[in-house]
Amino acid sequence: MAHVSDLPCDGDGICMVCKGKPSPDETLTCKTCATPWHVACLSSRPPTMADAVQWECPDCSLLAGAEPPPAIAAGAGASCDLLAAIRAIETDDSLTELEKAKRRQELLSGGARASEGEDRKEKGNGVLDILDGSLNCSFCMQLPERPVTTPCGHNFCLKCFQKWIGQGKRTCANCRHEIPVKMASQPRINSALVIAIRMAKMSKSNNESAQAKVHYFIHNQNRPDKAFTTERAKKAGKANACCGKIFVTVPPDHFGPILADNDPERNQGVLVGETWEDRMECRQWGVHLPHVAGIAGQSTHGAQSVALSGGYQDDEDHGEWFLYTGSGGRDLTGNKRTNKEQCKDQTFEKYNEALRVSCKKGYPVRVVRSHKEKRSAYAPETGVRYDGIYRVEKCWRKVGIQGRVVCRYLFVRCDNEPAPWTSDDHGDRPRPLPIVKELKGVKDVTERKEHPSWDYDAENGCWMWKKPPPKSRKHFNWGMEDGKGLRGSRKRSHKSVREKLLKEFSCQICRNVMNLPLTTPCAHNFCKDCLEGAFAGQSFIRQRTCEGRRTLRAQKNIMKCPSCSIDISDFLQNAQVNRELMGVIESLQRRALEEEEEEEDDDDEENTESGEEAEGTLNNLENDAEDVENDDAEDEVSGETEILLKPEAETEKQEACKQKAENPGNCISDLIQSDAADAELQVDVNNQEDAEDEEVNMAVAESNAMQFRKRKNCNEVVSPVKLDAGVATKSKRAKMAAAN
DNA sequence: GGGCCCGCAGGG
DNA sequence: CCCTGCGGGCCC
Repeated sequence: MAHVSDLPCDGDGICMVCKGKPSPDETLTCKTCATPWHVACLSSRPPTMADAVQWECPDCSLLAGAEPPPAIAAGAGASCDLLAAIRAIETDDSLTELEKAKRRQELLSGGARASEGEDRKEKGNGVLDILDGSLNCSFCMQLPERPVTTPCGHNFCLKCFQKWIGQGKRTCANCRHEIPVKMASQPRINSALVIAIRMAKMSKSNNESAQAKVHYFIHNQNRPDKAFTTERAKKAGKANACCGKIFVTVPPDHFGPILADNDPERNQGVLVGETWEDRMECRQWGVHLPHVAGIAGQSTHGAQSVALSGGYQDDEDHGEWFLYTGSGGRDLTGNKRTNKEQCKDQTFEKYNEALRVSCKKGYPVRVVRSHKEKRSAYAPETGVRYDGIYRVEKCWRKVGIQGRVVCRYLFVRCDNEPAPWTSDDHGDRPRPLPIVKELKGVKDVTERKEHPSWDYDAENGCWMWKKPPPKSRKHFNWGMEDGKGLRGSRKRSHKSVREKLLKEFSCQICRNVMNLPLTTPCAHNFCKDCLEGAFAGQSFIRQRTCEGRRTLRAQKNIMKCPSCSIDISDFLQNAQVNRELMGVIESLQRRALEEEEEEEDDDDEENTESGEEAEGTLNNLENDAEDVENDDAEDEVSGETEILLKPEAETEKQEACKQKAENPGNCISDLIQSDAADAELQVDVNNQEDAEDEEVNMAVAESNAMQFRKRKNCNEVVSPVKLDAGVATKSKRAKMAAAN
């Protein structure tokens, strides 16, 4: 086509052809996408002024052409719809130019509705003061929602980016550098930037309740992505390894499915059928946390998940329902840790009681099946698979196969997604309880008396919370190996900016706050010098050959991301600093400095009362947060958590929003009164709704899911375990040093 | 495939 | 702090 050599002005108004900065008179704005172009550098200019007003840029007129290149045919439908919608706005005489511009922007920024667009704008503007607007997505000119970072160091909203890709574009909208195929097909959220934006908002608002919200998105970023071995561990690999980073943002005692909101890594939540290599990896996705125990739960609270791994002979698996055996009753002392023989009767206590609580309350219980369950036809061939939500309908005690009393549980599936083994296109419907033969004459039968918390809603045609889910009783202190990583940090709330900087924006190589941050296509962040230096010194090219031999530089010029082992050699050749992230870091560093100066001033004024000051800060925090449980306060005082104060009201609101997002019609969230409408949450909900509406996003998510499953099922040649161990132990030592 | 051994993680 | 836990690696 004609104008392939034409280029618009970049985000700073610099013409990409002549590199000069044209004045407003010399620029022409596209009526469709509102991009500015330098008139002098256009190969074909509009002949008249009237044409100039109605001018359409080469990119848009190219797209409007009858035949899109075959490569982009799939995405073209969406982009044509978009163009049609923009044209409809342009030709709507009932709108003023201002309204047209606004609607057009809304459309391009992901279809947010007018009122919410305003909300978001207001919020955005507040933060822009400290970020100078440099962080804005070039498409929607707002702070990026779910930011993705190109290898050339530019940030966009995931949605805007996907829209761009959907239009067949394969170059950065900011600088026209090529976007790698992998990034185009599988963009990843830059979670450091997510946190950066939240922290920027937090430090800007300087508001304690805003601080309290932030922790929700902060988890154990400092852990490596994969399991790692400590110096203490005697065996290599995962036999005695610590688990890697937890990727989801649910609390450890979260009940029910893990939704997209809690999956900043992929924005899709954990889907039924997802398979992981082992229990460690399953744990990292928050589905089943204990890496040995079969039941996750607390006797006073309920059980959140179970694993079917063939550990007990009495288990009986029928797919949609199964009989599960409780834990305990084995002699595991000394070296009999894997003893399979029952030597004592099981009772309803500890984990067994937790499961009974879930039975009585009708809580949703996540179920994973392991390949180790050899007797079940429903177990996966390899690895550990998430099979969805079940409910415990009954439990009882009976004499087991080994002659000792065991606890028994009847699990029945109740998930909105079809089970991995069915060809149904829908999830479960309420079904009559199966007839369990062994129930005759057993003792201690417990059945649910009250209405279940998780139940089928006929009106919405799906399973959902009919009562509010149990409140989390945990803090989100993942990432601090001993829970004391930031001991004392709460004593001075404003010191947390500095600590967070170090915690969230440290380079995984040097462990310092990133200097010249680079974001890899796999969305990991390092100092430029560290990453380049690491490969110059070959310290990260230690890898294993196919025959299993460890070797240095086994494959020439293959450089792998120190965090996730993805090949980043291409990226490194032309890596660009993420200037926006750098801006945020610098701004936060300034903020931290300011606060530390303020703190020094405070100290001068009341230097004898530091202890009481700490108490005072805590009290304020507690007052700001509604419904904080007592144990929260205790932990706050002992300083064992970071900014982990999460108002339970917030949990409810979050849950409510998730609910609303899933079931817009009639849901429990309507029953929950939330005063002080939370614009941020609103935005989240809207985004989720948008995502559900958008075919493009759906297609990308689906392709991501498939890629993910594939990736999880193939064995990687290179094991980063050892490598990560070095990094991790280094950080541990640093932390210990800091604690001392 | 079974036994042994180890450390991690979480509940209480 | 102690105890328990349907892991994982390796040796036989």
